[in-house]
Amino acid sequence: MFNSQLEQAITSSDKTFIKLRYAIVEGEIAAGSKLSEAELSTKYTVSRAVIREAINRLESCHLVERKANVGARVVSLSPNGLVELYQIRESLEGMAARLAAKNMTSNEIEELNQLLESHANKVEQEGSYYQEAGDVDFHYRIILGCKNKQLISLLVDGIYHLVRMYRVQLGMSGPRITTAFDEHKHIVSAIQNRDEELAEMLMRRHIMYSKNNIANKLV
Amino acid sequence: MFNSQLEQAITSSDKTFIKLRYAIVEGEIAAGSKLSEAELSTKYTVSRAVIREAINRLESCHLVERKANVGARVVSLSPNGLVELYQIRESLEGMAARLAAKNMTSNEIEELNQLLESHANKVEQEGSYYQEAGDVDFHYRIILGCKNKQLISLLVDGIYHLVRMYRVQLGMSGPRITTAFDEHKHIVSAIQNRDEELAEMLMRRHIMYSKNNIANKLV
DNA sequence: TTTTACCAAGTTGTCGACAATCTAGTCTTA
DNA sequence: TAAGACTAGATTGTCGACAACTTGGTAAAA
Repeated sequence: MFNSQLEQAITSSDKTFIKLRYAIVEGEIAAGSKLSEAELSTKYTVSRAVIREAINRLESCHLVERKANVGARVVSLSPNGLVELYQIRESLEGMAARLAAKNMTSNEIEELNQLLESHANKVEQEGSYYQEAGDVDFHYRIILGCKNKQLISLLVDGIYHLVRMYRVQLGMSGPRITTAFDEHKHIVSAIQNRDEELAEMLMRRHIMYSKNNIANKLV
Repeated sequence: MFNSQLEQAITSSDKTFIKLRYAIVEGEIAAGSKLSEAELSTKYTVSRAVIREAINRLESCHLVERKANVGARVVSLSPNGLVELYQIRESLEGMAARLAAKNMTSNEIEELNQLLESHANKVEQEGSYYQEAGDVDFHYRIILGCKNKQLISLLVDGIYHLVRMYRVQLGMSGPRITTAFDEHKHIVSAIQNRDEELAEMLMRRHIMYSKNNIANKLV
């Protein structure tokens, strides 16, 4: 029992999958480019079987598209694809907020409030911090708070990496900092009041706004 | 160009994946049971690589769960899992209905009306037909009508097989036939009026009702 | 008796080689 | 010249074998 602290074994495929996912999300591997199994196999010094397994998993995250006997390509980003993605996010995270209002413990809600406070301080001091880590962290906690395992997996393992890919590669970090912060506060307060209807509605609006904000920049 | 009509090659892995998925959804392979690679490999007379690829894809449909160095098991069905699944369905299909109200062509809406009519006739004649094929067909068309490719893939390739697995294995086909039919009619009429808000709301209610109907039978 | 260490059988993970398929370029033919 | 068939090269799909790991049971030690 040497790795009992890990609780789950990490295979070579796992590591390669994570490396590739990172490279794609961060744009090190360009959107739309081809993923050659042989090439990647030499680059990461693993067998083609490992690469294939990693690519399969990337495909199930919708980060690459595979055609039989032809190969895999990184998905190409498009304004339309971004809109599609945010429609899904609006729907699923809205539901997550609704369920969070029902299922989060008082403790978790308290921690969420503390998170907002600490972010408020950082915004005062540094001015710009919020958008990146703060926003992700906030949404992440609400997603976990919904207590629906399948929904959590759908968002965390799947959609969020795609969202992040769009954010990184289309360079999104504009203003909207304080606005988004206020929206976050209202969402938490709805959750605290156990108002499921309102929590869902506010979360959907919040995501819609940030979609519009992004879409405007693209055009 | 012999298979130009197929438009996409079908590999051995594809076929095995589809066979396995069918076997799992229909309960031929019991929920919760282990999937031995060696065993399946001899049963379907393909190599272990093919089986592994098929199992990977089943995992990304959430039909099986895999642990490194241990193996894959078919997901086990639980009342809680069903509720979770229907919460996701409610959220995503609600959005699909909203988008369908915006994006379906008049032609598609006309065909949808014809579908309902033909079902109405069958219900009159045979009484019970509706639940199975009819319901699936109806939801399927609205999903396709939303024109959001990522949403379509999420529902058709992923969630719907899980829904069907629950339906088949927990034996759902009770009454609710005529009730569901009326709900369908109202949804179509909202889509026809291009009332996005109402279409989404009605679809969500429709799925909530059928969830409650099922959940009651389970307890 | 209980705990721990160890071993053996079986399962999954990884590898390199071969087979099947696609693609681009060349050549033939109308 | 343009359309189609063919070939060569490269890429992906499939296979069987070996390595690494897990698991259940046995035996030794407290």
